[in-house]
Amino acid sequence: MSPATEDGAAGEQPNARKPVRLKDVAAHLGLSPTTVSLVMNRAPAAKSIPPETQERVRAAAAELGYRPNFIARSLRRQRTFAVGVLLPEISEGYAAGVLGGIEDQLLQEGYFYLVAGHHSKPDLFDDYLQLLTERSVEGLILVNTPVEKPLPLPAVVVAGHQELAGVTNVAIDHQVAARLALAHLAELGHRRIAFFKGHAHSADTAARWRAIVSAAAELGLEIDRRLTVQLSGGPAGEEFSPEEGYREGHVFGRKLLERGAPFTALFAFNDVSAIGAMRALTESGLRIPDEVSVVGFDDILSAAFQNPSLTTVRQPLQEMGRRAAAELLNRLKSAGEEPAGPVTIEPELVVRDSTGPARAGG
Amino acid sequence: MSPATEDGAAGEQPNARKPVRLKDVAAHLGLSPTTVSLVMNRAPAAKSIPPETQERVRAAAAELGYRPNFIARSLRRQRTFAVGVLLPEISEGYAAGVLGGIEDQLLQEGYFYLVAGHHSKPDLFDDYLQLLTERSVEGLILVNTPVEKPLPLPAVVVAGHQELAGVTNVAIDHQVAARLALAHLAELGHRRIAFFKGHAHSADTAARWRAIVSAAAELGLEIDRRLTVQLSGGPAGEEFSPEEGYREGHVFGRKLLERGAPFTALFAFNDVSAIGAMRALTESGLRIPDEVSVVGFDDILSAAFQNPSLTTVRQPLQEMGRRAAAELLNRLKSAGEEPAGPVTIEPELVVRDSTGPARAGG
DNA sequence: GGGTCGGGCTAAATCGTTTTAGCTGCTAAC
DNA sequence: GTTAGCAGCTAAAACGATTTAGCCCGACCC
Repeated sequence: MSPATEDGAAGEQPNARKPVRLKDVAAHLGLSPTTVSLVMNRAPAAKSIPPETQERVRAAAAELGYRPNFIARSLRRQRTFAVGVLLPEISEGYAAGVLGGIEDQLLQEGYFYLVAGHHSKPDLFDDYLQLLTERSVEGLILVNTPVEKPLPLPAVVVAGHQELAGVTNVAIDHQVAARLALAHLAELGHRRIAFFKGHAHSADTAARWRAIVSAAAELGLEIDRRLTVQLSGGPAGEEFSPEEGYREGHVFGRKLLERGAPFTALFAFNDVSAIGAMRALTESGLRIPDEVSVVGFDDILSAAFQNPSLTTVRQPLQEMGRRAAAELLNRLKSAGEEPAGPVTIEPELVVRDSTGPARAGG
Repeated sequence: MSPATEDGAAGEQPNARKPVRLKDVAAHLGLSPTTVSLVMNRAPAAKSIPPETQERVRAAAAELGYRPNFIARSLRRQRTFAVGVLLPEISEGYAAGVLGGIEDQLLQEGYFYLVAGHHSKPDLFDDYLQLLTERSVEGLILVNTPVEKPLPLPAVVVAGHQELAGVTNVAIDHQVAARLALAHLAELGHRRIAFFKGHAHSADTAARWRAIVSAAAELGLEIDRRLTVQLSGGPAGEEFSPEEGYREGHVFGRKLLERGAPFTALFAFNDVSAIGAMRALTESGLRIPDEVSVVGFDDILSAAFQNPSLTTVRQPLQEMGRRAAAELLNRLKSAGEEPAGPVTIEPELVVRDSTGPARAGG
């Protein structure tokens, strides 16, 4: 390598200088690395170092642009300030929303996170779990991911309904959600309400349906089996394809009509199927909300942009993410303590234009 | 601590055992750590270690469940196999899509990534850039994030239009995009086409508008200034609020109508504003696509669920993410080489129900 | 029979920190 | 006049790997 190429070689990263190490700062000051470390970390042991020296150290560090190497520090302290996040896939709305909340909370507390999308394949899940532990994440957050085996690290599961030792569940309060939606419909005079039940393998299906049944009972509403259809979902993983959910909503909307039993309202399992159903209903000449009211679930972005805009139960995804992260950090701080009980999040009813008074005699 | 609490203390993490280190494996075999390391890494120097011993080592590692500590390894090799991703915010559709692609590609190649959302605040951006470099990420991917200063690491920018030393740009081919949309409209007989221009501070605005102007010229279409409106966007960062974009589309759709100049088609800056505009047009009694055709841009999820469903130019977000990641890894492998030129991605026209033949005499 | 070579391993340095256990010299206390 | 204590520092041992530089032994060559 000729001297001529030594500076400013083609393709060399601009602005990239050899980093300054603790040792360099120490040498520059004629002090030991120990002293510099103690000062920089404001360690208790630094109390015997005179303020004047401390100032000298900090000044030198600033001047030289010293930045501690996180890797080395992690190794020595056995703390990475990183957590692992496992989810089906990032670009799906639910996960992205929750992840946004997780991110907020974690970064605020000085943590980073590593994400892996397992695409609902159990072996991929296992692989990534392995890789994450190798990278010494301190805890795990699972989003919309069923978990069977006990986990090797403190974990928080969002939208999980298993009770497992060592995992904290964060989930929406389905009781409240069902009550909000049904009370809204009941107030508008609806008595004959159709339902979409979720796919059998979706984490929320069972819990939500139980909540609906109990809320209906509370409100004196009868559930007509001819008016409930179960979304089928196809092979595992496909519930995350919106097109699929939409088509299903469409198909099941027609199915509902074909059954001939009269209804004035539909409470769908989620917004996507609600939107599909709205289309089916409209195509059959039914006007929304004049002849049928529709309530969705989730409040995805499209919900507000529908025509008519969709009344729905909002899951505060970001908040769920934030709570999950906060809960995990809590447990990391108080290592060894019994994890707190499950966290339930309050849903919110967003009334828009797809619901209205039941038509007379409905 | 009494002996009684030593095993199975309440709140202890199930399934968490003290990890096995390289040293343990070596001791168990009566070999040196060096040997074990050489074997496990299939290092060239291991060629002088007889296959039999190699087998013994691997067997022992498997038996003891040895998993190398990634932190220690990173420190020694000065490689973290991690890259940093900076984006405005995760839960926004564009970023989530791109991130999905980045994730796919990186995990496949054995990399992880750290994400930080800077919420379009320059000082947050700087902070996170700092933190990421402290954590020794090997490169950066910036999504929808303008960059002025040179970066301290190899970087790839998605949807950036600055030419900067050391950064590779990945962007959609606006020329093709404009041609696709306009040719489609021209074929349907549209001559008087209205346009929404993007917000002044959005990365894609200028490039896309230039492409539209040139494609229009190519196709012999005239651009009427009375038929072009610029979305205003409000304070920085708000372009990421879909409600905002939607409202704007609505407002500007009306504005267009008020101007009185006749038009038979609208090419919006993005889907969100297109959807807002569709609403405004419909409310004014114009039928889509019979009286006005509308073309969006992006192909967000809602686009397919609109009524009528929206014809739009799809940006293959996932692919853009994948390409960005692939490009970065490429540069990491061939360190010191001149980065390859910018990568342009082919958009795709998705024809749905919001476009149709121009009404006679339009 | 001395020298070289290659096979089969290992000791020790290294990565950049933190942390433990002192060391030195001074003052205060008994 | 020891001794204890404190202020102000530092040497060296971690953390768990990788990597460089050899060591020892037997075979082969001339």
